[in-house]
Amino acid sequence: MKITAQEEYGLRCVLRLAKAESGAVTLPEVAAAEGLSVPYVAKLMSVLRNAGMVDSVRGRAGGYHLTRPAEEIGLGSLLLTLGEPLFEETEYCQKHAGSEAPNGVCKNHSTCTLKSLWQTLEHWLRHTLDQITLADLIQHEGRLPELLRERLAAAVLDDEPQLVTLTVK
Amino acid sequence: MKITAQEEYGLRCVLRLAKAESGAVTLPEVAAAEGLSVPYVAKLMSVLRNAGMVDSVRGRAGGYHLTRPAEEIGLGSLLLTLGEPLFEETEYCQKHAGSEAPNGVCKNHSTCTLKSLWQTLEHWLRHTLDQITLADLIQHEGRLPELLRERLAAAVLDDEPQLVTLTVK
DNA sequence: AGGAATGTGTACTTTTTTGTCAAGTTTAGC
DNA sequence: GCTAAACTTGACAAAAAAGTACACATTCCT
Repeated sequence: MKITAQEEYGLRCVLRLAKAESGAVTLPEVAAAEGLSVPYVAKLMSVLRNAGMVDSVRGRAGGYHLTRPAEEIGLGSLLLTLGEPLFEETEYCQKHAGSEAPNGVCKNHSTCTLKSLWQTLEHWLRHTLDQITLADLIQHEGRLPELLRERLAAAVLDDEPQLVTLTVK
Repeated sequence: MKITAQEEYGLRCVLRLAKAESGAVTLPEVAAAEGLSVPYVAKLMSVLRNAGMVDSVRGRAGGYHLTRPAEEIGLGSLLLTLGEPLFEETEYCQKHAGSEAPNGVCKNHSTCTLKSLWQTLEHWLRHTLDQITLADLIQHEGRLPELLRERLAAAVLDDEPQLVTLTVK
């Protein structure tokens, strides 16, 4: 449960695009700014491009730019496209059945308690991270911890309005 | 950013110990129950033992047991001992300095915005997960999602009492 | 046209993580 | 004491992730 290299560096590359208000940013520019190799940045951009997060322009005056404004890109979705979900939904019960569930029987079975845990955690984590946008990371550089706490707290309210009531003083 | 095999299986093994109210559980018992090989369970237990989460008794009537009651073992701490933190605090700025910080200069530098993000996220994630104990996982098997939401919401209150006020209806 | 600067895509090498193997140590029971 | 059942440890093999290499395609500029 750690941030993978692809998530970390991918996010950094996207932030470079977000900082360049308009106009395309080239692979060499991003690579130089982040201290990464050009081919590696190309690989990261390929992932982001296939996910529809960035667009590219080929040719001499080419480069990359975001497909949406930085204000609309939440960290939860972005990190999910760069990495993987907390656990693989498919095949989960087959793989972890254990001796008590030899036939792949799983529903409501005690062995699969953890599936509920991971599902809930996954949903909650992505939803909460989506409260923070790329624009936030750029604008509030100095006061990130404070901003984060506010947004995290707000996510609880947003997610379960009928269950809890939250008041920010 | 996904649950590692060691975290998943380690947690499952610990749950087996927690379910066996008193008395030791042997490696073969855990391995059979979870469908894992005995040597692999031994490796996982070794990690847990070195972290002080479980104790072992050698010899013919030996086995493993928890060092603390299941009610006192939070998921955040447990998963942290089984896996790794979200990011490595040490060497972080050296590795990710990029071209704008060639001399290792980092404090308050824009390139290190992400460090604040990961730190805050790490603290918040572990703290929140610690609201859920091993005993919770065993007792509330069927209604885990509801329990989780309550605990997650409560964590916000607990973490920042002066910032937010939370009311559970 | 042609060359230089750019992105695209596949295959490969290196590193890290997973999981196994095998030899050794401890202890209860006979 | 001896054996069987248990834990301990370090080295090893397999799989996945990270990062590189290289040949190729596209476009601008002259």
